[in-house]
Amino acid sequence: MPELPEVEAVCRRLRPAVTGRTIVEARISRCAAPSTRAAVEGRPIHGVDRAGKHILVRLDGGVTVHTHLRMSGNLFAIRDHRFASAAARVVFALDDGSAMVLEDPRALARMEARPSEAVDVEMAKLGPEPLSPAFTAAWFIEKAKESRQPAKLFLMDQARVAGLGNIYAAEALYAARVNPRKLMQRQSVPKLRALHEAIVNVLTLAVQSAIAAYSRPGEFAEAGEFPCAVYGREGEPCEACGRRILRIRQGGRSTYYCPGCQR
DNA sequence: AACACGACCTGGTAGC
DNA sequence: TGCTACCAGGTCGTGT
Repeated sequence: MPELPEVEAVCRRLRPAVTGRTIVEARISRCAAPSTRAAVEGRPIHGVDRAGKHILVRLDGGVTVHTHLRMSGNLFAIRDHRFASAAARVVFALDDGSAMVLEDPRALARMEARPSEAVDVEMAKLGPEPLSPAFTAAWFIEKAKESRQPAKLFLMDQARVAGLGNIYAAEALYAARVNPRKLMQRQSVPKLRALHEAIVNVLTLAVQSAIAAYSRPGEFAEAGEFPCAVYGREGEPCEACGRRILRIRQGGRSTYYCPGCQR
């Protein structure tokens, strides 16, 4: 499920709730190796970072709990560790009686405690954070011109732009009027500039939407708060030109786009 | 290098 | 109601 905006919202809510607390007990049913327990018990939490769609809970002693929510995972704090739902895959009981909980109905999420250095080396392989100054139009255009990938697959590649997923890639392509199948190399520079700008704009708005959707505790940030123009709208008329939104298959995933606007 | 596809998992929903 | 088929925000490994 979660793309960068939802993961950012998860981190912002989690950070104040768990920072400074100590993990007193870890209960693991799935999604994390049983050995994780010994690696985290007794360790204080000193921060929560995000890299792309990855959540990094920093513990004392150079240990990082690296979590990826994949399709349906959610990570949040609850007031009382005894109230963790039956759907919880991992519960870290904290020293004030609260808990950090990983839920995931599909159990595709992954959590692992590892040396921070090793985790950081892995995160360094991701592309720049699209909402940071490192994500410049010049850099984006340079990488695009080197790539023969279709635009949609390029945007989904975490080594190119960290954190874009199926929904916001489609929305950014629509906003920039870029055809998802057209090869990056063959896009004009103005189109690439527009796409770069669209990525930043879409993600900025989506972060705000995800944070708003996360206002209630335990709530899962759905992209539903974000006004999707094409994603999930197969067969509906494009709000700009009236042509019907199409759904095609790319890289095994659905891509939604407007055949009128995105040429 | 680039792409397709299956695997990993469960739950929701559309259609019959 | 019950069954089937397909869909889902992600990533990895394998094969062409």
